[in-house]
Amino acid sequence: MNGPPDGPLGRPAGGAAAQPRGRPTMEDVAERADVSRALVSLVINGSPKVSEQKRRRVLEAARALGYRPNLMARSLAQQRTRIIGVLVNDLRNPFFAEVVEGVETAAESDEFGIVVLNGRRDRGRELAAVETLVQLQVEGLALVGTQLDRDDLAEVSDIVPTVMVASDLVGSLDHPGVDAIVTDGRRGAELVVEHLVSLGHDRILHIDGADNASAAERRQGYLRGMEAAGLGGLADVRTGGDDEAAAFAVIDEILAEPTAPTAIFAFNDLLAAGVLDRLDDAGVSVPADMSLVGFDNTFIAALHHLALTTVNQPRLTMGEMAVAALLERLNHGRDQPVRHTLEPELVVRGTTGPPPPGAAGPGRSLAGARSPGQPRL
Amino acid sequence: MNGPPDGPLGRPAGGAAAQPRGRPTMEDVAERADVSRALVSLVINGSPKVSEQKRRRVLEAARALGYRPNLMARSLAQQRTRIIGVLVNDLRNPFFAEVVEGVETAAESDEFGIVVLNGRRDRGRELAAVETLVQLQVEGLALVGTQLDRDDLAEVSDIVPTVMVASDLVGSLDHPGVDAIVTDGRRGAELVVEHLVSLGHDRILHIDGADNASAAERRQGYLRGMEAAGLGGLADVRTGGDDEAAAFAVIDEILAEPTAPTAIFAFNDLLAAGVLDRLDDAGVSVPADMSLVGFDNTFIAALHHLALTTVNQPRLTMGEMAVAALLERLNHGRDQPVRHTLEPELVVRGTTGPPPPGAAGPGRSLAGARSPGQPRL
DNA sequence: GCTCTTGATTAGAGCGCTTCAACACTTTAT
DNA sequence: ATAAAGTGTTGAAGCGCTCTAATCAAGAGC
Repeated sequence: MNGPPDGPLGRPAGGAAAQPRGRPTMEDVAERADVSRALVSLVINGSPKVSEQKRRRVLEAARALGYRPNLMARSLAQQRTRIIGVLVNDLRNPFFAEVVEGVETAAESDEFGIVVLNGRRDRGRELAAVETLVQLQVEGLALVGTQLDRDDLAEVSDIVPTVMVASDLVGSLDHPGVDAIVTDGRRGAELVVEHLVSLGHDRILHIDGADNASAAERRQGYLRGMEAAGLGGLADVRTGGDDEAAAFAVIDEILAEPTAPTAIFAFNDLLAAGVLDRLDDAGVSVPADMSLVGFDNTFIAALHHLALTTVNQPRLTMGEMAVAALLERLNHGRDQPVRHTLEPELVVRGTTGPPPPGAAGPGRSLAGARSPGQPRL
Repeated sequence: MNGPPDGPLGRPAGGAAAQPRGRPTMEDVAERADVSRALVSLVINGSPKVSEQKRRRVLEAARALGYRPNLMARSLAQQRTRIIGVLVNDLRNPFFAEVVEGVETAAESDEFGIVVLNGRRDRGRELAAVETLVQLQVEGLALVGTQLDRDDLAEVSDIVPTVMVASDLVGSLDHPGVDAIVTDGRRGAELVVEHLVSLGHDRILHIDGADNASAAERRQGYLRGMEAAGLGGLADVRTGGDDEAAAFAVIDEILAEPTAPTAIFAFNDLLAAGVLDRLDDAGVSVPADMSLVGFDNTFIAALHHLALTTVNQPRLTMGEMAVAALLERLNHGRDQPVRHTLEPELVVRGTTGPPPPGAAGPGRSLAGARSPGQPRL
């Protein structure tokens, strides 16, 4: 049999036995091809200054041994990793998953790899993950929807170019190492309010994203929108969250109150889906009795059976822009922070309509209004 | 203003002044604490055989310099990475995202990190990703729903312990390096058929997952289930895919045919959601005119407005078991392949019901049956 | 003949870390 | 006293790779 020449530890080839611990190294390839280690390196990296003959010999040897370069060693020697670290707030949220795809696409075309870590909505985990990525020597850091604040990032961002995507740092402008790619959440929220107002709603309630990174902005936009419509007095914000479950308690609470809103603006699509479920349980029909709007325009919103009116964010583009921002720093040495704010877009579907007749004025209650299960449309 | 990592204190004398790229190394810490590099290493790794005094000195120096260990260098020296590589078929599918969470949870509690790569349904990308992970020197490889076949993995699996999750290798038994954690797709499909039959359906159609890794198994289960119910002659499989879009053409096709089924079993929830949408467009009401079943029990299925009858797979458990399998090989040197088959569970929701009256026998057509938009329930 | 080029190959010095053997120093047993 | 057995610390040899500068082999030029 052929096989790798035994190293110091002896690594018989082909046989079933053997320590699988010793993978073939460049040294092994060099020996087998009877050339120097340096030459092997040149061949592996596709250098043009290698004779065709040796190149063939080396490649042949590498193939025969099943040689695979050790990325750790390579990065160490090269002093660069060509890896972009991506930290995601929550991979289960399809919105973030798609932003990540954008990042990945762009990174790929620039010959960068990405490493994805999942924060799972836990700020402590996020912090730990950033640390891991930095230690991994990533060349850029993309934080997708994370809840980290300025202090968390102060140190990190002067070590490695950092970009926040889909969520922003309060006052990040002071921090020269942090870029931001966001959709204008304030504007998005305003669009929602404007839409609802134009349909005739006035008691519009907002269930916010609690401590989620984008929550404050959307809340602000909501409030501003209400003011602008002369409805400042009717503004009502409840604490929600960023998934379906968070909606339940709030909806129960709202429905138990004497004066119910005629429209609900939920922090995001996931939350809106939960709201929809709960309203359904309670027999409140959407949009006949209650209009509902989400945010993000995930594929869930597009499902005909939800047909959720929502606000679109260009996720893929955001991911791609994030990489572009990092590369500008990496390749062109930009050291001024940059912030790109993309325009949100209202997507009107089936969960919004005019308020129910007779809903004008105070005193309307929905408690126990109807039997459950009435669908919309 | 900002400047290179000049820190609270300048870098110790010796090197060139303030190289922007130079993060502090162990050497720097050693120098500042006036000890050897080896001692610093011991401190960083929490060795008990270091005097309290020096330990403090070292930690202080490390903090002052903002020292962070270089994982690449460490892994290289240590000859291990403590990283598990995870390759996912498609991160956008919430089912896979949750399996990954399971993997992550388990890995975390065993002090392993994970690196997630996204195959994005592209077999070529999957292949490349595996290669990357191997080169990254991951100590274990978890393939979640990938489409890779035995040949693709033959080489890799004797380099690094490999486990397939939620999809299986045809004949993986021959390959001693590959474990498998799967839900019995055949059984799951049978459950679906049994359920539909018990409701009175006979013309049950299956829209499969095309070349998706789990498609064959579920198809088989469907066929077997139909046979078992004495409906072998009515079995009808159409080529679908694994997302909403794949459903459209098939549904149009089916509805145009003279004999429509009374129930559809879709490859997974995403596909089922697409089917539901299209049926809706066509004015076919579910489950009144047509019953529908998905697979995976993703959160989408649970949304009340879909209320999709589906088959549950214990995703988190699957992820955790995958890590367990890898660790058995890693820590206890198991070298026999293992395959765990979990039991699927039928989750009955609102998309299945008895077939419409008068649907028995051939010749029924749904083409242009009704006006669109009729909701279920 | 000799030097100059040019091109292909290699020796060897790191990259930042771990780890093992060796080394001072105690402290304890004899 | 001396040997034996700890403690805490360090020097130095790698881990697998890259990359610069040096070496070597052939022509080309005169």
